[in-house]
Amino acid sequence: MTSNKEIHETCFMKEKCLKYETCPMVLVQNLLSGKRKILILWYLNYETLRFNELRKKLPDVTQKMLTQQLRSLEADGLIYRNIYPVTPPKVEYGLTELGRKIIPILEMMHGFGADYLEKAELSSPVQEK
Amino acid sequence: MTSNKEIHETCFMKEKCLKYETCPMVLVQNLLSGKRKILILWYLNYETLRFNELRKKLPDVTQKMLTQQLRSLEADGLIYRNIYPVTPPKVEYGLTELGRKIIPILEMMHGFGADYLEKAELSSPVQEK
DNA sequence: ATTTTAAGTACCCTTTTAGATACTACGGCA
DNA sequence: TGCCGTAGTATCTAAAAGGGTACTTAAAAT
Repeated sequence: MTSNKEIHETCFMKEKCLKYETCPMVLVQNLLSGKRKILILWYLNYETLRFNELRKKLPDVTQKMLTQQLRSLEADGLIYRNIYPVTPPKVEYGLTELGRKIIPILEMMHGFGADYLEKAELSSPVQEK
Repeated sequence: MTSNKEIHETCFMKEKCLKYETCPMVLVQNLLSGKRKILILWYLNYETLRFNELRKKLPDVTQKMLTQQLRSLEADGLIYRNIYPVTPPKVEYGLTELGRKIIPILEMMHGFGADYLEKAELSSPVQEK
């Protein structure tokens, strides 16, 4: 069993982490916390997609919400938006270099989450939103 | 520059990830998304703390909110709550084994977030909540 | 002349989350 | 006898996030 101390030493805690407003972890959480943002990044990690292609993959997201999330991800520099000046419009979304760098975090979250679910199945059901 | 394909191959994507409700990453996001939860876990990674000790470290959190977050973290199995039957009451909070396992994710988020902030300082300011 | 298509906006309403304030129980202490 | 400290509840209000429906634009197809 690992001691708190051991873990503590691998932890690169800094002053700014202790203030919620300047904490880099909290920032990342904010980057990812819009509804379906994780899934959008996950899909775009496979291939660039057009607006309606994404929409088909996320059938429970309204057009408005998808636009909102995409705009937010773009503003945060995680995805790019490429407009082809044609009619009807063609708009292509993909991960930026920065966006690709956040994928390993999602993978790690996936690893923990999958473990967690396995254990949860053995005991009580997990609260989901 | 890493290609999408390379990253894709390191990605252990599974069916369940493609449905928002059953996605382990989304689960982890939910585990961490209550306000100040990250910070609470971060503090408890150092040492166990009593309710009012935590409160002093989080001066902008009301008693109610702190209780709420602690209850939620406890229900999710990330922290434990140890009640000493004395008066005035003494209640001690600490990370469970599971809670300690989520810390590396926070560290990784910290790493990305810190990088991100460095770059953001050079260009436009980041949207924070 | 009307319909279709892609990629949106605009406007309004509901739900969720968070914050403010006040109150409680219990025993020890002055 | 009444106040202090710990660890809370309870209640109400405000702000943020999310959802539903309708409208837009411009060219090409029917």
